[in-house]
Amino acid sequence: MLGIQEAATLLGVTMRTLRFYEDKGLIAPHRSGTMRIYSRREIGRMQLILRGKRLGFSIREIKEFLDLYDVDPEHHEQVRALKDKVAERITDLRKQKHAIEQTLDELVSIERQALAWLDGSPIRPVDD
DNA sequence: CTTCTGACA
DNA sequence: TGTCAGGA
Repeated sequence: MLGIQEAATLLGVTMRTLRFYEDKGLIAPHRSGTMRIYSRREIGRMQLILRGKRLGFSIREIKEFLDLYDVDPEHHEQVRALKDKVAERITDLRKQKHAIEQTLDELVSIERQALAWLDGSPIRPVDD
């Protein structure tokens, strides 16, 4: 059982972050009076939350997944839901990747034109 | 001195 | 999320 400061340090986040996720309903630490107590469960859930965040999932998506973790002890729906979300995420990232590559090609093209112009022009636009 | 809630940036 | 206020 850890206090908020200890839990935050262990997880590599701030106390604010822990309170924030609690506010969003992703974790529900026990209370010792008004003080929050973080048990193994909250720590574990937080690690899953942080990983989900790293992978680009929204707090809502992470919450939905976590909620299933409680309702279905054997984790059947979870795996299926997770599979769909992951596939969705992969599709989304590939789409973004494509967009980035397109933008990159365009920028490189402009760069080439600019360099060509500088090489072929007797007088350059700026004097550096 | 640490934590809590709520508000604002 | 950071930070500050005002209490406990």
